[in-house]
Amino acid sequence: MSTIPIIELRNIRLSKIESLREKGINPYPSTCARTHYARAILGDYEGHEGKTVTIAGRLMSWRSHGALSFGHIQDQTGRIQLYLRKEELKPTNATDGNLGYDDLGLLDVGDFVEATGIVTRTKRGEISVLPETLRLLTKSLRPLPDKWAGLKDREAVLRRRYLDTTITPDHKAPFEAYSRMLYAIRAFLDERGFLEFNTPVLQPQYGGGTAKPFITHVNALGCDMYLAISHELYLKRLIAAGFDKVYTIGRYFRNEGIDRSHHPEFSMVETMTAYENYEYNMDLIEDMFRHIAETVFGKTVFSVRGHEIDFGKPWKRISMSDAVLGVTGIDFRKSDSVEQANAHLSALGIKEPQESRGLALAKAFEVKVEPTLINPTFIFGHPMDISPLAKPMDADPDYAERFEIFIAGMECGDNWSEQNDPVALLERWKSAYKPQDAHAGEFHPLDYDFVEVLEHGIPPTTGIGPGIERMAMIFTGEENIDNVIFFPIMRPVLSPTNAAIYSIDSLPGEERRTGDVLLTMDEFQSLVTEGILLPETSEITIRPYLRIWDRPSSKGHWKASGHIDIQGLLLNRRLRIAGYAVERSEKPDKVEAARKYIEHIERVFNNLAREHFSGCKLHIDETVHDE
RNA sequence: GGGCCAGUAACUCAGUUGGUCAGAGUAUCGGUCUUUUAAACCGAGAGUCGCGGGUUCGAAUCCCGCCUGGCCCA
Repeated sequence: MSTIPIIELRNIRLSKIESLREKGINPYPSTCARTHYARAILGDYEGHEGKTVTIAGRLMSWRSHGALSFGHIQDQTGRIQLYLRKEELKPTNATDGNLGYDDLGLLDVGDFVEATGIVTRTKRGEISVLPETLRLLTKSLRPLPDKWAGLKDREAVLRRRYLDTTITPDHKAPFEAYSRMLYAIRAFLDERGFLEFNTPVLQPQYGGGTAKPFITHVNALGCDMYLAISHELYLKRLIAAGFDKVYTIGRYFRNEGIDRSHHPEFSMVETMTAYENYEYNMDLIEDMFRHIAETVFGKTVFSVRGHEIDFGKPWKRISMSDAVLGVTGIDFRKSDSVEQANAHLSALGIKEPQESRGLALAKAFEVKVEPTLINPTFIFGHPMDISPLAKPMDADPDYAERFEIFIAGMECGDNWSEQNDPVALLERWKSAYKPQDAHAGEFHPLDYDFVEVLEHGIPPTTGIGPGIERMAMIFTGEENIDNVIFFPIMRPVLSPTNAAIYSIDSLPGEERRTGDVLLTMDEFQSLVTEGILLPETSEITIRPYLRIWDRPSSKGHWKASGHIDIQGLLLNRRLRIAGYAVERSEKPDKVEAARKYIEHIERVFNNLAREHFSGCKLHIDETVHDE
């Protein structure tokens, strides 16, 4: 008898599996003979009445009334009732895997089942299937959450979304929409002659944006690499390679903050089009939004953060300088110096002086204009200071052929005519790049390989990169990015229940995540003696590990080495004392070596405990584990 | 990074002037029942009150630290 209820529930279900196997029923068969989805039957009763159908799905409810039982089967399309009559259901039959009426107790809510029978209505009028045979497809071991209350605990929803979408299928909608959006984007770009490429996620340089990267290591090459913060430099290489219209639906990784609109791992559809400039892209992205709205959602008017927005109408196009002028009455183009620009900022109540006129304009825009951009708006003509990869405008080289999209006050994409002058790019790059800023996400290091690509030449090129999660949030009305990312990033946790069920005390790799503390015995003893390492719990557990090497060293010595793990001195961290080693001229006897090791450990720790761990229970694990 | 909030049975939740406060419903187990609709009825089992300290005669409740998550701000 366990003290944890779910273990008892689980054990009951495990015993049902045993009973099934004894009857010759496989609780996990591989085949299913479904002929109909629930929606097909529910949507056309007259067309199915009296006909034999086979349905399959998860058993969501169960009501038994002696020789009658009712349940609901849920498949991807809906829930349909099972109406079981003892006299109609064929008996248990191992050959076909059928479950008879007397064995229905072996089923539980949450199991996957298949039922074959005629479509009928019950006396109360509910469309039902009256099974002639019933097969178990998958036995579940754990109970579903209460289907009426649903999963309310936000953490539970995020960690086990599959339960939430099972008991509340409506919650699948944003994710289905996301999936259809991906298809719509591909169809839209395909229609316009774009080719989709997979560009590297593991990149030797991180470039194409400003963000803090994730660093990883490629064992086979013996070098560190970065997870992509952007894919654009690779798309440009494809342009150099002779493809004129390319795109990737890429995974992006930015090692920065997490909030309701930012996630470390996200997606963008990034395009590159040769022989066009940024004006082409304004049309492209406007059309893309409209296409998604119409084909995925069947409408153009959406409610976004409380604002009604019509993607059917042409989007407003205005330069950043004009937008700031319009809202504040100040024309930053007329400020001749940084000082003057900062004075303008100050007059607007912005007390953060900027390093250049361009940055001042951008700041004024961000603070004063951005929140006012409700209807879809293109803001173009960014200061070159903040647009290192963009091409300057012919008319005024201080401003870039670049535009951003704002919808309901949210930035929804950043786009420009690509700088393809290698000398200008190199210069700008060098002047903007400060090595100390690199890993702070201010600016990425020089990518000389890419400069070389430009020296070979790429045609005039322009790209767009709208974030797909942001798009999904706009279209679905979700205000939290976690509601369009099915598996949001979470700190891993081990529940006490799972620890008990699986007989584990930590998750794989946990010592890496929490940070092992590794000490030599000498370091350990002095830290304890000096009172720096103190017990943090009332019980300290010592677990010794010993390895006897099965081959002598090159010098002919047989070696035994060991370490000791200590729990209770550091909270949530494993303290490991390493460096125990003995050498012998003959192979040590395993039992003997372990005995001496334990004696050694007991001597040391009993002394330490007497002096420094008073009031604390010391537990030395006398089983010596293999290292 | 700062502030605020939350964590009680598998799920949803009650329960704080500190003292029958270990509770309910669902779910589970046993029983009755041939048309239920969150079936009903009878009976039973089930909890590390997030974790660890502290205060106290006594802590789910008060204090401190930590873990996990959420919201707001930067």
